[in-house]
Amino acid sequence: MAKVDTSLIAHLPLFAGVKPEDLDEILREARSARYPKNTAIFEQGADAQSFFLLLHGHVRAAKTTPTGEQIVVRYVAPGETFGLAMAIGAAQYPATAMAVDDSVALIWPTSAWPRLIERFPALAANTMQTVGKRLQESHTRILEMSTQQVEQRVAHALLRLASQSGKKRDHGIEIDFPISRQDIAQMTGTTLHTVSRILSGWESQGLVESGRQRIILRDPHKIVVLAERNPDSGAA
Amino acid sequence: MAKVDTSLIAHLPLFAGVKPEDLDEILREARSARYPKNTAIFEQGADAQSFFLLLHGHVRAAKTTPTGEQIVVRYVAPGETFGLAMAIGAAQYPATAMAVDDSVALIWPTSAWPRLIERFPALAANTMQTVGKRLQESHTRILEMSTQQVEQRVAHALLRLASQSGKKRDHGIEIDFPISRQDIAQMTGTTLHTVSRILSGWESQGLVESGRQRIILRDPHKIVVLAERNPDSGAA
DNA sequence: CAGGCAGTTTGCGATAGCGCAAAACGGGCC
DNA sequence: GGCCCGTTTTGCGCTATCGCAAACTGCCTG
Repeated sequence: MAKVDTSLIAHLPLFAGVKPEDLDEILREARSARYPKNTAIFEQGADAQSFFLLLHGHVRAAKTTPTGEQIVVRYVAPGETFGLAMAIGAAQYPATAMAVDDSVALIWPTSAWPRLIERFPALAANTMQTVGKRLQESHTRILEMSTQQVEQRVAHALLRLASQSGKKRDHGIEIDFPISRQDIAQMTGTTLHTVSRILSGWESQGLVESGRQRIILRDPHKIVVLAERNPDSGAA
Repeated sequence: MAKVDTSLIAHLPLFAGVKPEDLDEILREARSARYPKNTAIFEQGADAQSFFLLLHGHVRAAKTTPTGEQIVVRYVAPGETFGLAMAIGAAQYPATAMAVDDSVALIWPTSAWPRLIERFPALAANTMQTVGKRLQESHTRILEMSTQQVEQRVAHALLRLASQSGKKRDHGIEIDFPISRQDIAQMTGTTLHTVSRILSGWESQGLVESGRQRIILRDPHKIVVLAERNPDSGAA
């Protein structure tokens, strides 16, 4: 059994509606594993043998085209599940998962899923909610890519990262894991060059402070304004 | 009870694993309704009071930005469910559904869902698969929007429409419901002008034949080639 | 049968963002 | 402490695509 204090994870969305005393039984089926920074957890196209609950660290889920281009599907924060391929009826993982920081996850074998949801229907319901939320986020992302220009999309992406994985600093919010310009480009459908130019511009206006794989939002409010500004209602 | 022959819908994905004799009980909770062409079935933001199974016709699900721009989330074909907001834990519909052709749908009240899935767990499992598939499709769409240029995206969109709702014609495949250039633009993240130019070009090459809200793929194979061609490996 | 209208086509700039290339930078490793 | 490599910055031309405007067309309506 995984050596994890049940009290620390009982409140997670995945376990909503599960009796605390049942949690043990669920965790008994899991093991935990450590993934050092920059190691792959699973590869796109590989058989989905496990599903995961991230305990510590951060995981990047990315999808690759036949020609090698990548997009970042999402960043997984602690407390979130990932690798749910089997729950949605996929035999293979549709994306690659990589630890972007030293990470720890609970791992259940795919084969345990049918038994678990039969015994604890709340798990199925919670997972449905999670998948549904991700679907809506995807649609929002498509909407943004269709209607906004790059600067706005980058602003939205940073704000989301900040609210999901932001760490309060003296002045502003720092994104709590290493993230490159390239990564942000792959989240917003642009190129690292364009992201670099945008961040440079923001930096000179004091909106952000950034460096090697590191971004601090110095003035989140102004970034919100940027994110929402209608392109042609720009400053005089 | 809805006057629908159970034998006609028993094979639908939604009912996979449901005993034919149970189908009656499920249908007893539903009513059916007719939606004339161009009528709204529900509006984005409205309380999700029902969920739907399309029997005949075609339905367009679209999302609108605060500034009024729209994207087409998907076209619903007969046999597919839509308006599943409640299944994924959303109290309001995240998009607007409109009949693009005279349509008929089965309608269940949202309130029936918990009882139905308790009594027929296969419904929940099937819906999970459906939602999961849509999530993957969304990710594919994001990938395309990020990595392909407009012409390729339009090619992919038409091929998908053709395989989902294509009707065989003497020469080629006709998309079986009225769809405008604007609609295609909203599916691919471009403008109706650009779509019009692209289709004009294809028409002069004999790849498609099209008119007012009507598109026939005359040479699907060549369109597949266009869809997959790497932009810089273009013809000499 | 004549309008009228929604949908479509097309021309013509304007430009946001790309792509290439090269230089600067910063950190970690030996 | 110095070197090496991955990341970032920036210049510069290029072009795919947009945006506006105007003309056109086929349908449906009265």
